[in-house]
Amino acid sequence: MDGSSFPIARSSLPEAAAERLRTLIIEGGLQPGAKLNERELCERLGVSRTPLREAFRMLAADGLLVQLPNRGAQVVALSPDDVRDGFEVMAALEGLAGELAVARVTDADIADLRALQAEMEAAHARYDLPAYYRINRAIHDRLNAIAGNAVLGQTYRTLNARLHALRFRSNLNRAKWDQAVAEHRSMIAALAARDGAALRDLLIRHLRAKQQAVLATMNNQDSEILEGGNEE
Amino acid sequence: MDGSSFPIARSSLPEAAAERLRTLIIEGGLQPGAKLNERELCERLGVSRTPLREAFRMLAADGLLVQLPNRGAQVVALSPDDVRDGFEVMAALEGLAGELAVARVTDADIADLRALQAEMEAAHARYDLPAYYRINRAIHDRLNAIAGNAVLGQTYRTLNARLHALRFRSNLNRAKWDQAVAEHRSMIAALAARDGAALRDLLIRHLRAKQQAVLATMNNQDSEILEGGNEE
DNA sequence: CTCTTGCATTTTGTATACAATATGCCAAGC
DNA sequence: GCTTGGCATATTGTATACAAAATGCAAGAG
Repeated sequence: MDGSSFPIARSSLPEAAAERLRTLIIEGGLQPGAKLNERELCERLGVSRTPLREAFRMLAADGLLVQLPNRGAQVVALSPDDVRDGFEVMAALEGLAGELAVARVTDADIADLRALQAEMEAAHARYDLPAYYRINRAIHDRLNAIAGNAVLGQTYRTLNARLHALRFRSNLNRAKWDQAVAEHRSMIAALAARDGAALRDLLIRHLRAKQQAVLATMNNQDSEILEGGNEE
Repeated sequence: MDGSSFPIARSSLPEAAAERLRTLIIEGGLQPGAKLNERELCERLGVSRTPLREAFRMLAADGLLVQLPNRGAQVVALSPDDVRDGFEVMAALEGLAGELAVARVTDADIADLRALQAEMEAAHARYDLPAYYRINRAIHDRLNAIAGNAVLGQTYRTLNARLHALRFRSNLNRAKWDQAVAEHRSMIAALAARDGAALRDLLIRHLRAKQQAVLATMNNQDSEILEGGNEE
């Protein structure tokens, strides 16, 4: 599970197809609830039905699409309840990551995180939302890496992909944005102080705030959930 | 995600095959690290290669087996690190379940749990280990159900299946067993008192104890990890 | 006019044939 | 004697043909 011991071949037709589909779903090329016609997708991806179906199984296991028997696959459409539940689990996972990270963090890690934090504040200062999201994600990924728990990392990434399929970016107002940046600053301070309990609390509150924002957006008719913030 | 809205067809050849394989892996019919020959398994399960391979994908996504490209699938063999990591995540998930359960638990739920607790203590009193494990699992499942978080439930079940593939039962000495039963009593008390923080702490400690026991067993040459649920 | 029923078409599910890749063995060279 | 190269065999990966199921439409009955 520790990267080195597992080859984890990235080369495999079903794997590649799954990756393409994953991107399509997350970046909105395939709308939530959309039916996935096998033959049509075969042509689009240039693969045959067998590997495509294996890709379907992988994505279904990740919760990115659902497979109805004899009725094909469709992109998952998360209900508000699913979002609420997902963020609750996410918060618990991040909280654990924080606790674990405190035990293993090095001074070099903290220096790296501070550099990312500086980048984030710069992006924030110049209203660069896409950059902000990118750096935000980098910081959280970094924290998970420091935590050094492979099972946690995998669970986190899977759940994160599912929630990102919402493309809930955008509709972040100035006040919330300011607060989020401040929270990140506190988080790094707690990590530097090796205060696991504080870091855990901060992370959980951070996630709860995000949860609230996303749920509010969902209830507001999705009017502001646009393609916008192109990611990565 | 809430049971009712999703048909989640249990009828499907790949699904059925996956279920058979899952049972084989968890109950030890297939040893950790064993190579899975497609044709051989096709005959044993009475299905063709296509559905079997889809079953492989599902189990691989659950982390029950790994697929090496062009080299087939094999049952996952968890390293001590994987076990440590898995239980850490499990503890965080159970802790969350406890917190959530407190918010939604009804008096009827508590009565049910107390009944299960009584059964457990009876099994404990008569040294009935298989019954103890069964009831133990029922209690934890029940707690998760009360928590009412579908994402949590799914994540929990998946991780649980992976850890159960170890068949770490047995080698539970009297002292640890006594302690585990006492912890369960405290847990139900905390739930009845609607004390989320206390319940969370208890659950996390409970899991940590299990983690330690399993890791100790693993390091002791697996000498006592045998099929039989009943020991002594 | 609406509802039901049956057929045609589309779509998914499974099996199998073929291709590509890996594995193991044997022989030849160093 | 050990290593290395190549061939034979076994096993996995992909494509496709066929079977089964669902969907949509149309025609007839109420």
